[in-house]
Amino acid sequence: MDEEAERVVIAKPVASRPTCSTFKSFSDILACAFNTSPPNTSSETMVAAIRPKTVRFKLKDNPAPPPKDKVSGTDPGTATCSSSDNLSISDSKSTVLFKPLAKHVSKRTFSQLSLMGNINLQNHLPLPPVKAHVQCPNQDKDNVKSTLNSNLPRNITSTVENSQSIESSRVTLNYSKEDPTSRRRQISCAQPSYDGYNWRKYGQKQVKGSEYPRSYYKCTHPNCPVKKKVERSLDGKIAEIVYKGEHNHPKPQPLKHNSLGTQVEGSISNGTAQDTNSELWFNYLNGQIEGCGSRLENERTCQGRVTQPFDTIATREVNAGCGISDNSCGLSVEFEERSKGLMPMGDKLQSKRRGGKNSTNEAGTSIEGVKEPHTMARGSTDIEILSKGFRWRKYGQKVVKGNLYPRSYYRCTGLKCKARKYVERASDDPNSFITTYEGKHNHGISLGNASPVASEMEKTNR
DNA sequence: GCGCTTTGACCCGAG
DNA sequence: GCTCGGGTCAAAGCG
Repeated sequence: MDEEAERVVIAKPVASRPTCSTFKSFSDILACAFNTSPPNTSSETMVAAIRPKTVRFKLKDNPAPPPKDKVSGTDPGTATCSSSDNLSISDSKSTVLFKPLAKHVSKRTFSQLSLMGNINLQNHLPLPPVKAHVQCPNQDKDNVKSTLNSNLPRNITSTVENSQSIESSRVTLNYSKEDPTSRRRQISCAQPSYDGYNWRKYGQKQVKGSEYPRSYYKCTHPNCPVKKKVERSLDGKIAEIVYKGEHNHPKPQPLKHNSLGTQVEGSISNGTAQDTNSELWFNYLNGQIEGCGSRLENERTCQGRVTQPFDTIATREVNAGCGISDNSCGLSVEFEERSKGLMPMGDKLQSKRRGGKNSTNEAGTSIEGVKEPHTMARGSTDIEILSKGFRWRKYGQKVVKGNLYPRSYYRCTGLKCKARKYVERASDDPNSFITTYEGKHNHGISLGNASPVASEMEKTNR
């Protein structure tokens, strides 16, 4: 009884949240999050409060904390644990809290954020103006947007949106403060995502392994079977997108939404499009390299997880908190890699090792990278990196048409592991990378076995 | 009233 | 056969 009562009470505040008073802690937390300082305590409290499922509806209204409630409700243990774990990780905690909040950020939010003086999104922003949608629909995206946008000039904003996930976490935070109201509606319009397609969210669920909710989207095109799952990292910063199926239609004209001022896909990463290409490529590679192009296809799930870059921040957080290793943390590791330029380093190293062979690799590293379109060096396995607890070996690099930067292909070194991924620069910012995953690991994390290089990298990162 | 998100509940497959 | 967990459904709510 007492507990419930308490819960209720707590929840109420949340509901009223708009006032901000409640959020103070949040805001602080958020601020901390941004700053990398973790508001553990407060966050924890928040979490606890949030847990009660009952509150759920309120949550809607109040973007605040609760989204996770459900989750927690479902898996109190898990949720709690995770949250708690996260808590340990300062940033992550904050993240957790925010997740719930995270929903859609409106322009307002952006503006507010900007006022808040958010972070250095700009750093990330460097992305070329891609498709920007004034509003981005996906929650994740929204989150991202908000954050990003805050500081950014309009263009940037658009960019951000595109990149969407990229800095989601921060955004999320903002969210809380922001606007409960705005959050939702932004979505109202179908949302073209950075990938150029329109998606409709049809579900969200907390996956036990991760602390952030996973959102399910379907392509809004009539008969298009394509679906995608969007996950946010601990921080909520990074979003991972897993695509299933292939679009049986051309991209919707970006124009629709673009009219808003977005431009469409640009060079960079169009999520889907790119993914599509990448998928094809992957298949190709798989076939070439392993002779089984079918693998991925078998699952039909082309699973491309797109981790969005902007690691700087991510890195910070990561560093702050996680030491590693769980899957969740794993992300952080990866980020670290990227942020620190490890990936690129890898490329460089690789190139060095390979000598002239992969000169292209450097491209990956260097901005100019696009030297040899559609060229990819394969076979060299010299470079191994440790990411997300898995060891990856670079097996090729290529410049995909439409992309400014070369894409480096990696495959998990695990025996018969089908997991693949490719990394490419997301923008001029050397620290910005987009990692797309395909296939699943058929084994657990293989920490510790990373090649010396990888190990070094990690150390360095840390 | 429309379109979309949210979210609890349900379904189904894997272990 | 049971349990767990992921994915999907569909009612409810919101602008």
